[in-house]
Amino acid sequence: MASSESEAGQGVERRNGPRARAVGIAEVAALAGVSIATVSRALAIPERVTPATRARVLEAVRQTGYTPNVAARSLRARRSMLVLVVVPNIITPFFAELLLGVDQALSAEGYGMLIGNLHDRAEKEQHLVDLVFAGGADGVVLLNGEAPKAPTRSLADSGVPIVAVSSPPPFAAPLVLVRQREAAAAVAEHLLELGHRRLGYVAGPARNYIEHERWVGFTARLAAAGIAATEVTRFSGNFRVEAGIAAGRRFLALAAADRPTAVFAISDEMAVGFMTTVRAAGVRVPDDVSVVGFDGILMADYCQPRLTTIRQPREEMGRAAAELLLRLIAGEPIPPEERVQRLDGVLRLGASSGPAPAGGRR
Amino acid sequence: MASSESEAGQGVERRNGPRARAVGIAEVAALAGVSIATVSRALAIPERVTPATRARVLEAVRQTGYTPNVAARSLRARRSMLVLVVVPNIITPFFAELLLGVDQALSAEGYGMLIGNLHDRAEKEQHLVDLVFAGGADGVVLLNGEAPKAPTRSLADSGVPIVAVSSPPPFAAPLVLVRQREAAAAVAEHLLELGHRRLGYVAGPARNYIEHERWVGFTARLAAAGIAATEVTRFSGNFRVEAGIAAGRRFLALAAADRPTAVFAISDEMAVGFMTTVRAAGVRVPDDVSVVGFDGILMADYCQPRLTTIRQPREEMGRAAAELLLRLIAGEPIPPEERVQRLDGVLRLGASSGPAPAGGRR
DNA sequence: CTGAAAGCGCTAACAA
DNA sequence: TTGTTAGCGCTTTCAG
Repeated sequence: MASSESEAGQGVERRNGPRARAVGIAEVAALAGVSIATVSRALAIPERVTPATRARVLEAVRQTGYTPNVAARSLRARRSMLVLVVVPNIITPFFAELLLGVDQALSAEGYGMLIGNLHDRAEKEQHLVDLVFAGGADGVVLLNGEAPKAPTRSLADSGVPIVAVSSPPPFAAPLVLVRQREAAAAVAEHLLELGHRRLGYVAGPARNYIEHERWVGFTARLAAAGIAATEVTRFSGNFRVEAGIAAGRRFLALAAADRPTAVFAISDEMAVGFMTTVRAAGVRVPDDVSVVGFDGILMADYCQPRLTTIRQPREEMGRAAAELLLRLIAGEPIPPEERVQRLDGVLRLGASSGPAPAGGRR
Repeated sequence: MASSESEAGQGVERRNGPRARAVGIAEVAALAGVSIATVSRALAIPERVTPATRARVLEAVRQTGYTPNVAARSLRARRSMLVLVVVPNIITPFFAELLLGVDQALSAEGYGMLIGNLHDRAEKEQHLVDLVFAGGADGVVLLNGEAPKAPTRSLADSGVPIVAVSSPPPFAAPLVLVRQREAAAAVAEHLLELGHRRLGYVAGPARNYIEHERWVGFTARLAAAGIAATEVTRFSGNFRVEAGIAAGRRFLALAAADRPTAVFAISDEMAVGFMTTVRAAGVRVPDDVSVVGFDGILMADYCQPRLTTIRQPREEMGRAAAELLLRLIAGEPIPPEERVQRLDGVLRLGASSGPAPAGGRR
């Protein structure tokens, strides 16, 4: 096969500096024999020009390949038609579908999606805040409520609409969230029904809103069944696979009699890491220990055994947030009851959870 | 716990229309007692103003919270400081790390990352092309070589630098790619060493560049061992999990004696789908059939058994592409030999591949 | 070293 | 309906 090398030679080497000259509105106007204002109108408010004029303009546009310059338009109209989406960490599988939902809603309205990845803190965050203050985005979506910080000012003061997803940011903002407590309670319910009484919990980062909500929901339901939160074996974590693996190791280090018979990991990644680790050491899932995750990511369906988890409606969350944001951008007042939108997570049974082992009750 | 409802009330309802007034350069100039030109210079070319002036300006900037407006700057400078990254499908796990690499390189140079998701063709693609022609991006990264199409014009004619990743787009462009053939040959090599002679292949879409390269590399190595391409059992596919599942079903439908003893799925997602499906039917992996994937996504590490696969250096690919693009944007001439950059995929042994079963040789 | 002034390309008054 | 004109906020000659 011919090497693809040959396909890679650009015919023309690009010259220094800015773009090749683009056709401007003046060129179109000249060709159509009208003023530039008419061209602008023919394009923006077609009903305000004669059909004949419009036709001439459109034809000229077609011939010249004219596309209105976005910078000029933004400057004039004072809006960028861009939305900044702040992601705590772009490589977490959980966020991809969220972005899909956001993207769908945005592009349906002609908005572009700018990604702000918080991966490496400090200057990056400052930069994102500056961008917004500079008019670089008409609105902001904060995933998992993570708001970029700048030493001197808050995003909230930019005057740009902000919508948060999953957890409240450090300032007031409309919110799309999942009923975390109810979902976590459903996990507890499920495990209790299976007869588990000795439970484990792989946590999220300390002081994390989501972590807190799930813990509260989980333990509240357990309490109702007479199991105190202090009886739950807590493994620290941070949502990532590695944390699940570490939790698995700590589980294995426990005397068999002290091991929980069921473990709720508050992210699928951790659940899978946990499960993989303990299984590798010969612990059977779910016979020896049941495992339940949270999120419903793709991997949950294809690990062994298939993970019991809470499915969060990610695409819908993203879409809801973006739609809310677009209304805000349009200046539409949002009634108070719509400022917080709640969606449900649903328990999806897999094969990783099963009845408590015979000796499971203490 | 108090409901988070209370956190969601924006203190002030946003007014209709454009943003709240932002501080402009004039305000800073007035406060500093200099002309706007001086403010501009103090910020852009600090060494061309007196230290004293600079200090006064900076102080005024600090006090006012001034941030130069990006639209005005773009208009004047004729560059947007934005790069458009075109993704065939944002929810494919494979792309996340690629985006991470791209993002790192871009933000290191102060560029923003605009995501163009091709998910739902037609108008969307047109829109992306228009955006670029409108000066909305200073460069474009095409992941998997997927170029958005517009009925009348090609991205390539926009005059904006373009770099493709993984496969060549329909026009000439600098390219970052992985040595697909060598990697696929390494898979063949690995399976041959294990004694497999009856092989299966879960393909990508017809006429797909990557599919083609992997097939060629795979079968070339087999041919060298005396196995004709026609002897390989081919399952159609499209990179997605579902295709792997379908392939698994077709595998199961084969008489045991006709089943390949090893299957190479050209994506991890398909490999996992395949593996999950055949295992569910009692086929042992790798005892009855070895499975090898391609990509090295997170899921490959946590499925059962751990997948043997080719790890593509995704983050590096993304970074390399973005860096190449930035050089192009800067007007730097790229020597011909750098217009195609090749990286290596590396075979990562898992537990999904093993010796051919005793009766495996024909 | 600093200021005045001319636009970048477009839209939106305001006139005609 | 269409044209003229004044900026949007900034950078950058060109003078001073």
